[in-house]
Amino acid sequence: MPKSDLHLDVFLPYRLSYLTNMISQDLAKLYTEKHGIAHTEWRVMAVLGISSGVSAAFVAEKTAMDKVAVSRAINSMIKAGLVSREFASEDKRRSQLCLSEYGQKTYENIVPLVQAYEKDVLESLSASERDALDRILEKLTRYVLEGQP
Amino acid sequence: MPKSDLHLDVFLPYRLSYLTNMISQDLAKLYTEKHGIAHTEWRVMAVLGISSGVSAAFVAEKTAMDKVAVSRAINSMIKAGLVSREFASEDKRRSQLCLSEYGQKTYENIVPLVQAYEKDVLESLSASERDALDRILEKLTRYVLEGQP
DNA sequence: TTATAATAGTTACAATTGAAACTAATAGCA
DNA sequence: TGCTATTAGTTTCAATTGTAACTATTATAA
Repeated sequence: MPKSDLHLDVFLPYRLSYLTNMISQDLAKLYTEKHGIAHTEWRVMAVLGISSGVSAAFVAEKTAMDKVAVSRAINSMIKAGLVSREFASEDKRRSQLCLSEYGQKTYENIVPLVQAYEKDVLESLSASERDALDRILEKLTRYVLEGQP
Repeated sequence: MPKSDLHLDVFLPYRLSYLTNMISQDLAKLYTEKHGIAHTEWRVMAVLGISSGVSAAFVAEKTAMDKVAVSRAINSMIKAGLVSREFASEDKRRSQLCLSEYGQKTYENIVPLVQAYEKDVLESLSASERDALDRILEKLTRYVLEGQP
């Protein structure tokens, strides 16, 4: 075996990625199995649940998805009756997206599930660890956002 | 705007996923732009850099990729001259994978780059925050792995 | 032994995704 | 005004990925 230096089990990006994938998969079960919502659709829904009447570009920015993916998710959600769309009267290019009544209902079914999941996960930490995690994520995210100009 | 409860910017899975994606993209630049290594290939390479002579199944397990993805990555890496493959004499199904000399060289070029990146990121934290992060990731990962039986 | 099952890996085809070109509408400004 | 540039979103086509079926080899056990 050639010797080497990169030990994955202590390498931060690997550990983060591993944990994140596990969590994402667990969450996906909650909205996919019960409600048939795809991953991209859930991301869109999570934004529209809070911000109604926004444009596709706004959704793209919030979700960090690209505009093509957002366009596709939204069109499939409109077909499924989850989302309604109008176009702004003062700028007919800009869409104004809302959850439909059905979409809102679905959203309100899913939110407690994912929140309960988050709560469970966080309760495996002590209160001070939760505080630390909050601060650490904040710092790392800010650093990574700014760090590569 | 309909009121709702799920605020993404304090929702752990969202924050984790956001940070992880940023970091993955930064890392991808390091091995893609300079060395033309695709993401899946890098994951395979990271395993073979440490463990030589292992099977594709072993790589799949370590990387949490599925066997099809591993098969494709390995075949493309063989074509590119990065990996060599033999089959075990005692079980002709099982492959024995190694980085080629060229693959090993490439690996040794990439490792310092990704480690420097990790170091930079971690230095945005204090020493005690780094300790905390280590412990927290450990706990969360263990919990998430076991927590959903 | 010889059928049956299990395992390692590959192939084939379908679904997802991504990049680039495109359409439609608006903005900027000569 | 009218020409050009920008912006929002969609379509198209290629690349990536995922699922299921397949081949080849080895293990099990009647």
